[in-house]
This record gives sequence, C-alpha cells and structure tokens, in this order.
Amino acid sequence: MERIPTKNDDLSEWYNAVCYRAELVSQAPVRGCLVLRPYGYGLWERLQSELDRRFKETGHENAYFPLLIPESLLTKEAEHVEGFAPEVLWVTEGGTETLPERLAIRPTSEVVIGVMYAEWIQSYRDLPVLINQWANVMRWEKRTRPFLRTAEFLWQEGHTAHATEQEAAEEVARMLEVYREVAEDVCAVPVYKGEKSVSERFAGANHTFSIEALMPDGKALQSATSHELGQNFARAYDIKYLSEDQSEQYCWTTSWGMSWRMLGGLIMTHGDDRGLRIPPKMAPTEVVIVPIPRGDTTALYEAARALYAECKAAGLRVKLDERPGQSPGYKFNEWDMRGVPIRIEIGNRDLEAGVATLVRRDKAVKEDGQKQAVPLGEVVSRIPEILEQIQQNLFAQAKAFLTEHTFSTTDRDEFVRLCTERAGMVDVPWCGRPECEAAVKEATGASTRNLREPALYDRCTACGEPARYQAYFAQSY
RNA sequence: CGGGAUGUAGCUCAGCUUGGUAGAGCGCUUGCUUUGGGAGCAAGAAGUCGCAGGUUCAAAUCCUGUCAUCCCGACCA
Repeated sequence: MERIPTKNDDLSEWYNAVCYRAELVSQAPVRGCLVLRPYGYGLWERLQSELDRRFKETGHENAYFPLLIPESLLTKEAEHVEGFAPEVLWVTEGGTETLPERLAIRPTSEVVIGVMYAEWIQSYRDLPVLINQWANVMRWEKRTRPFLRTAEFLWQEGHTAHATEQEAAEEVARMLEVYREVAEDVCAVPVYKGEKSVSERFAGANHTFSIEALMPDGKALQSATSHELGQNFARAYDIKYLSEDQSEQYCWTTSWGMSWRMLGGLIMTHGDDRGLRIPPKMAPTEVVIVPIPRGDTTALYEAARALYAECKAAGLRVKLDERPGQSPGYKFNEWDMRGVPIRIEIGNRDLEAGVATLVRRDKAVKEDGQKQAVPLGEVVSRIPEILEQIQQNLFAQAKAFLTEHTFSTTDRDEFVRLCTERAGMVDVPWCGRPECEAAVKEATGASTRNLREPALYDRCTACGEPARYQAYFAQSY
C-alpha cells in the first residue's frame, strides 16, 4: 500500500486517497455513484445500528416504500417539486415500452409515504404514525465526492404524522437530539444544533432544524436534518383524520434524515496522515491482534488465538491477522490506514515476559502512551477502558478544533474576512432576511448554517438591521 | 452548467514534441530466506494504449469527433 498525501497539504486529495486506500469504497462504473466495500459497509452498519436502536427506543417502526414516484404525485406539493426538480432522475421506459407517465426515482420519500398515510390514517386514534425507512435515494448532483455528495446515497428517513402542531414540533426536536447524540457520542463529531434559515430550509417545510459539523478546511457539513412540514404535505396528499370532536382535521407531519454523509464527516474529522482513526463505537473492528512470528511460532500462535477467543467471548469486535505473507510492519500500517482503534502486538519477546503490547490508534507513532505492555491475563479486561479513552480523546480533539474555529464578532469587516477566509463557524447576530443572506453569500461564499434565538446583540452584523437570531455563517459542503 | 486537467497492466505513472516490435515502480503468482513500523533475491503472469472515424506503407504518438473521470467554481434542504 502506498503512502497517502498529508492531510494538511490537500484535504481533498487526502480524503479521496483515504476513502480508497482504507478500502471503504471503490469508484463505480456509473457517474457520481459509489461502491461501498465491506469495510465501508461495516461503518454504515455501525451507524445504522446506533440510529436504529434509538429510533426504536423513541417508538418508531421500520417500513419500506417504493423507489419510484409517479410524476403526477410528485408535483402535488408545489414548493417541494420546485426545490427538487433540478436533481430528479426520471424513468421513462419499461422494457421496450415508453411509459405512459414518467416515474421519478425518489430524491426523498415524503410523497409516496404521504400518499400511503392518507390511506392509513382515518381517526385521531390512528395517530401518531411513527415510521422510519432505510433506503437509497438519488439526486442528480453536478459535483460529487465520496460520502459527502453522491448521486445515489444510503440514508434513513423518518416520516411521522401527528394530531397537533405541538406534537409534531416535539417529535422534530426529539429526533434532532437523537442525531446530536449519535454525531457527538457515537461518531465523536461535535456539532451545532439550530434552525435553518428560510432560504436553506427543506423544500416544503415550515421549519428545518439541523446539526452542523466543522471540517478541517473550515467548511461546514450539514450532518442531519429534522423538518416540521406543518400541514403542507397533509393538504397536498390529503392526510386527514376525524378528531374526537368529530371535525375533519389535517395531520401535522414531520420528516428527518441522516445519511452516509455522516461517515464522510467522521473520516475528515478524525483521520490523520496515517489514514483513518475510527472512534471505537463506530469501528467495525475495535481490536486487531497482530502476531509477530520469529523462530518457533507454535506457542506464539497458540497464545494469539487464545487471546482472540477471549476477546470474542468478551463481546469485542476483534480480528486476528495471521496472514503469513506480510511483515508485521506492513500490517501495522495497513491497520493504521483502516483506523482500527486498538492493535495488540504479540511476539515471543512479549510471551516470555507474559505480556502483550497494546497500541492506541489515536496516538502518534512513539507518542507517550501509544504503546503499553499489559500482562496477558489483564488484556481483555483493560480493553473497554482504553476504547473509552480513545472515544473521549477523539471527541475532545474534535471539540477543541470546533471551539478554536468558532468566531464571534459584531464587526462587519471582520465578519466578511472570516467568512471569505473559510475560518470556521462565524457566530454573529443576524436579521434573518433572505436578501441579507444572499448578499453575504455573494460577497463571501458563506451562508447561514443554522440559527438560534435570541440574538445576543441588537444589530445584524452583516447589514445593520435589527437582529433576530444568532447565526453560524460558514461555507459549506 | 463554466474553467482546468487526465484517460496506457489491478494501482501510480513514463513513452507522444520528432509516427517504426508496449515500458517502469508498486501489487499479483511460485520458490527460498525473512518478519517488533511498509523485507530480500530469483523466476513468472498480466495491457484490443477510453471509444469511433480519418491521415499514413505504418498510429499509444498526428487530425476530427465522442465518452468518461478528477480538480476548482456555480448549483445543491
């Protein structure tokens, strides 16, 4: 395996190289699409299981809806269609027949699911409906990059229907918090929570909330969104119920989603010049055991296999690398590239001393604490605590970066400079006007990432009008 | 969609200016020696030079067209 470009020199090249060299993905023979290799899929499965567990805990069930949406249905919610029209892929033929009506490949599933909800929901007793779907969707993106923006991507989309606006709002807040928790506590990627501005929000939503992470190049990454759809989709798709007082009411619906883009955020946030550094909770393999053969290896392999069995029994995601063809040094580098949090080296030298050498991926080579000798009998019991330390350490490093690259200002010149230079998250009081946001974007390339209330100062830093929000401005992926 | 670049072995690329038998490193296969941060030696397998036309005795190389990919922008909840 060849070396990769350094992360600081060229983040973009480094990022691509890591994705391919760590065998997360391969380039597909289709424009803008990604092949997820087993190791990449392993990462996705970790994210899936962490999210899915939380969805179940908050009362949701999984279901599956069709990939294709008839054009006549898609066009019912005007804002929604308008927002997605430029990116929709259309199916026009089936076999040798031209289809009587074009079918859209779903860019998101509000429409199909809305149609079904209209059928399923009759009474206030049917509410709330709390459904999640694991799916692929397609958006014809002009420019693609692994995980961060691909034509086809994997995600989950929750779709719920409620009797009242307040219930819907609570649902949206609850799921946003689930996303924050998964981003920060599982992926170790710190984020800012807030509401999207009018021009940044989901097409067809009344309110969109997001979590936003900051990448090493100072660009923000929208990592998940949660939408209050009001009664817009209910009216367009006729999602109605008879209430307790016998009046007919439209439902209040929500949708929320996180995609494999989160994995891209994780990769960029934690990776270093040796490759990936995967937070233990997300690692498909938490521990890899590398035996170091020399001379008589009978006892060595026996000990390595015993250790492997012991890890397995303790419920760890563990691999034993017994490949005979590669040198230990090669294996060290390869597992570093793949970001496995803990490596256990065991050779005759260790065996004679009755120890194994534990190596932490979050530390640099030869950094204090990177390697430690642990008595063989204590190895497995020590691992959980070290994994936890690595998890915490990666989050702390990322959090420090976010904090150091978040700038608060009320000075317009400084604001413009910070935005233009891609300094990071620029936190300013803001008026909330779309014209103001458009002007900032025109001048600096940055837009609001998300907002929170109230404003901490009277005047909008960008235009001087009365401020309504505190806004994070940044350029974005 | 605008600007730039690139398509030659699994990967990274040289060869093209000045047309003349298809190259290197890494990887892969076999064997021996090795193995604590990317091992050594030896032998071997592997490419219709992105695709289509044209010029020529002869095209990876020159010309035209076309497709694809990457980078930077615009666009993108």
